[in-house]
Amino acid sequence: MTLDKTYQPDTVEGAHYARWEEAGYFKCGRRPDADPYTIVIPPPNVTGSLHMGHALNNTIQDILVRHKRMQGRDVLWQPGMDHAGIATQMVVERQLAAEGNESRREMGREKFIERVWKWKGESGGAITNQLRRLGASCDWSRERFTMDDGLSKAVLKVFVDLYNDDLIYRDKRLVNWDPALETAISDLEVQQIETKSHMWFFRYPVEGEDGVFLTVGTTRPETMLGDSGVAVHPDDERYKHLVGKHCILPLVGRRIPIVADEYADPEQGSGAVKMTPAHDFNDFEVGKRHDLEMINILTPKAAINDNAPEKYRGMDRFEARRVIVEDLEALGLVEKIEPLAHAIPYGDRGGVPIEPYLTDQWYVDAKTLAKPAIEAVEEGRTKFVPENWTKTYFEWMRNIQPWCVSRQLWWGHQIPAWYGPDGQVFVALTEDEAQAVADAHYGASTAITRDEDVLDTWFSSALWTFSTLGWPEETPELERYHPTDVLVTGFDIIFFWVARMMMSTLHFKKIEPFHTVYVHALVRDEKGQKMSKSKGNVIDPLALIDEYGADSLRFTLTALAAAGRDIKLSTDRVAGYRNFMTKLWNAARFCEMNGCAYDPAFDPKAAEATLNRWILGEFGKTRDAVDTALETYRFNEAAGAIYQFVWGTFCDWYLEFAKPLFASEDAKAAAETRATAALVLERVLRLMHPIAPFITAELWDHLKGAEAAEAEPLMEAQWPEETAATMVDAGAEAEIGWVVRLISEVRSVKAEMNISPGTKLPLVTVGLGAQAQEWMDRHWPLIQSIARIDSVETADVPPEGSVQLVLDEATLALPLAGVIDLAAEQARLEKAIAKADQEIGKIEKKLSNENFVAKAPEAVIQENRDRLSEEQAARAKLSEALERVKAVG
RNA sequence: GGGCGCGUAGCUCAGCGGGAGAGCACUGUCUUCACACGGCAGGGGUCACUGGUUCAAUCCCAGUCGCGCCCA
Repeated sequence: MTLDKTYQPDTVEGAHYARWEEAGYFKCGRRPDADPYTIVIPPPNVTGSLHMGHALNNTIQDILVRHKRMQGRDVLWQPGMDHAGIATQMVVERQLAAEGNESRREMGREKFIERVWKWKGESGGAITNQLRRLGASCDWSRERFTMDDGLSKAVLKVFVDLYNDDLIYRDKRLVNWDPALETAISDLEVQQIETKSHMWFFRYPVEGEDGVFLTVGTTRPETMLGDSGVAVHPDDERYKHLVGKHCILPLVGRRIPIVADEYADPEQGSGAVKMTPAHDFNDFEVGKRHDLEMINILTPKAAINDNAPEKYRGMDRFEARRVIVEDLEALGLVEKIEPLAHAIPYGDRGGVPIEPYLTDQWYVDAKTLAKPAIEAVEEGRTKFVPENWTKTYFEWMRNIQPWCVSRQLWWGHQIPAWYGPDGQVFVALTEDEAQAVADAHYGASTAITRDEDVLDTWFSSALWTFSTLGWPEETPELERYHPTDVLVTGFDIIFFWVARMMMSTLHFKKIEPFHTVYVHALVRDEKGQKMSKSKGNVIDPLALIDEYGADSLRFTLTALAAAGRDIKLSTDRVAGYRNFMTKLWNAARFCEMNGCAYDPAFDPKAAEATLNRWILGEFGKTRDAVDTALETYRFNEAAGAIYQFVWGTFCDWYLEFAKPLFASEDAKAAAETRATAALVLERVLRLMHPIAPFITAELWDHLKGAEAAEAEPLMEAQWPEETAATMVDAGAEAEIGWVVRLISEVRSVKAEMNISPGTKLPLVTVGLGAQAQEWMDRHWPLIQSIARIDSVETADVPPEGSVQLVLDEATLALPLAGVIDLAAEQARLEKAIAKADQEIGKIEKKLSNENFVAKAPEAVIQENRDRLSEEQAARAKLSEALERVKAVG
């Protein structure tokens, strides 16, 4: 069956993937004697769908695991998803609302959780099929979900153990409270959004000093209802005399102390700051120092609560803001209102401003856990690639805050803590255990109630490298595949995830979860902007796969994945690499049409023809380059080396050279060339398979034939063994290099002289060396057909009126008396001479520098001397050629 | 304010101590029997600026200017 003219990815990708998966090629454990190689997928969110970040992230992982499989390793690429507490709960709640169903609270916890599971079964996890479209060779038979029984067991055990080690505790602190979702969220889930607002300046009357006011500035007027003090700087002469006195809080009437604290900045505003310890992180600290009252004035929905004067109760925070400003204005207590642009904290899920809110929450003592995690990186047991991300990691780890792990949600791992009637906490794996402990504690059977809250999703994904392998059970998989090798991720979750995996794994497994963290770039749009739904600049990877094929997308992302730089993706690039796929396809088609059958018995080392020895050497060099690039995570270099070899070397030169050979009467050479072409193509398919698995598999099947392809599918094939060391033949390199240069020169001259490329010309050589003469003779069939030369002869002097070009020691002439434009030829030669002069000048200057000759390495000096004499020789010949042209003209 | 990074061909970017590179775009040319998603040839760059180190700097160091991102 002959290949079509173009490759149609959509007709073959699905079938290949299905076959791989059915055959079980993705499964770990198939090579029990081999070294394991493990990567865990950064678990996508169960509500998520594939975006460009995923496409890049998973392409890189797939390249690594496919490469390692071909190298013979026992590979586990562990897939799975996380349960995304907030996001999932939001999706299902929205669905309930849309269906006109009873709300979460109306239906109750148990029914709601059931409903979430139902949703997960029906529409959760769409992303796993999208990863299949991309070609991701995960071991799907081992897919895990953070809410699975096993993983949930791990979460409970971790919580209980950390509690027993005093590394988890309950505390009343300010948290970032999301009033839309009514839950605490992590610092990392808060986004600062630059917003136009105002700074309001209020005058607080000082008690017992008629007509004396302290002016305070605030961006959140409504918080004044919770003020319990005013702070001034201890050295601020304006206010020194007021310290120790009190203000009377307007609208509320509360008597609040004026305290001296360095937090108050005399340069800022009036220099006096109102203190709302229950609703501001800085005020909270100041409040603790001065024993100020913590007055919570907000409900969980951020309406004003009953701790405020009756008038404001029940008002939404923004409504209250408006009314309070009005009321203060009416009292003449608003000094001024200034416009102000500042950053307001928003919850990244709820989409409304968060409020610092005083609540009881569970905290992990991250500072203690961070210590070994910092050391692991300091001591090089875990490395970041590119290396500069270590700084970011250290920066965060060394300033780590207590990690608030409780969330006021229902979907997630419910905290295994129970409370007795007096609030005493009992933490245990099961309710029975907790009950037993409680009964013992109280000396009588006592009712206990479980903590309502669930754990932060990241608490469970922090255990991902070992919980997915069966921990806390001591499974054979855990024994074999942990620790993992590499973690591939974007820098945006170094804090969220990497750091927490390091902490959890080091604490529970006493070993680092991975030896390398490869941090890849962010994929941006072609203008360099972050892709986001609201900007409408999202490029959907699935749409690109539909249009160009998965391999084109993968190759594009790989080629652009230079370390430490963001990727600006445009569809032009994808189209360009689609063209590359077509090029490869047509090279294979050409081989097929010329009877290049793959012969397993053919030994490339035994190839005799120079051309074949040359291409095999070039392949060996490419293989080494790709290997090195992949080992060092320089994916763009791997893609570049393959692209250059396939297009620039194999197609542009080797196959062109093979054309005349296929038609040659030398049957032996023709047969060897056919075998070599097939072999190189076969090896290219292997080399390229990690990056472009589909097209390579399709071509492999064609090249090998059904039977052989079934016996050894490409996915199961070994990485090519031909290296530069075993395959490069320096003689062949020089020889073919000379032929390539000759042909390029002739073609270039023809184009410049406006001679149609098809015109056949005679060639006259002057001063051709013995070696070059031998090369000329040997490759005459190639030269005459590709350079379009119809005869070659030797002369002492180039014929009058010919176009002349210089190739090493020789001058080559294309006699065109009467046809060529002498002026154009003269200009061409003058330009070449000028270029040579420029080079000669540069090198001479270098060599005439005493210090250079004295201090530079001998090799560098010699190289310059060689180049100088080459340039000088070429210049001399060009100069002679110019004289001859001038003589005719 | 702290940290990270970037200014190289029209665009997107590699290279990072010894001869300025790629892809795309552009120009010319070719419907040559694998491929026009192609072939061949070509034009295009004081490697941001200023100093310094060095025999030698696009590359190392310092500073200046411009632009990103992350954390306060």
